[in-house]
Amino acid sequence: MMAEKKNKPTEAELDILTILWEQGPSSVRIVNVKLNKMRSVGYTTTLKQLQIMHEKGLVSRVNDGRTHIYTAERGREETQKQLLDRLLDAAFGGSASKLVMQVLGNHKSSRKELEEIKKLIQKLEEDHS
Amino acid sequence: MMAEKKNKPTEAELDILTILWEQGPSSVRIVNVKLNKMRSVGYTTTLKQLQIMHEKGLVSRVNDGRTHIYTAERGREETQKQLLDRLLDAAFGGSASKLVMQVLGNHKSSRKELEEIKKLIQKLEEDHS
DNA sequence: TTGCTTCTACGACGTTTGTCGTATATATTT
DNA sequence: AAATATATACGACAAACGTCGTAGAAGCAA
Repeated sequence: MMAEKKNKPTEAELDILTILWEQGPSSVRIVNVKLNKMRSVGYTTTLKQLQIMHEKGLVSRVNDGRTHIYTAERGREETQKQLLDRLLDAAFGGSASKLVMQVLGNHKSSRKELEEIKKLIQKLEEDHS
Repeated sequence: MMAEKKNKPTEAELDILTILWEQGPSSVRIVNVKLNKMRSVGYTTTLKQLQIMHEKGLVSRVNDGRTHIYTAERGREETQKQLLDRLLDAAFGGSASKLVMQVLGNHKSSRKELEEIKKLIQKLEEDHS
């Protein structure tokens, strides 16, 4: 049984993953409470969601008494990369710079952040040589 | 008038929009042929897809004889922005710079593109003052 | 005219997503 | 012990998605 590969999280799953990334391993109860701070959703919905995510391999779980503690199986950055690549391809025809220009142009970034980005570009240009 | 909605195109719809952006106004036939260069899909599927997109307001259409000619209702940039904003929020916690660093780090960009980005940052920093 | 081709319209169907309700087992409280 | 609270499991369901098949009108070809 080959399995676990290109699991792309859905919208709702991404919300849950975000909570797990930020809170660390959590029970259904915890996740549901946090989730309800952004949108209204029943307990069993969150439970089912986590169960399915477990089947998909998006999260792992261990028992703490009769309670399950869930943990995100893949790191945030890995997931970001996956989603970003997808969008880059689907909407930007693969042009990373176009994407970057868009996001930089439309969103405020602090001077410090801009400085960081410049530094990265500098480094990329050096490697380029 | 609030006639416009927040219709976000689905994956399949995005493929079609991309074709319309690149080819300009096209018939179902044209779209279907182009579409089949990236994935196999039946004519009526494309037709139905376009019909639904028309209902959603994603595309407009005019008659050319008995053939419908479809046109993307929203520009590519606008759509890119919408999708990017969504991802930025959902996966990057709203941090544009994190997103930029990710995409720059993971994808090759030409020196010219990097130069362009630097120029944009320069401009942003000036406006910042 | 008869038939083949090319359109649009539209219904149907299998999946995926997101949502709950209910059943049931196990703790906790009174 | 009885009542209450909390967990998981699981079935159901509506809406969205993506896919086609079929029907029927309109144009073209023999």
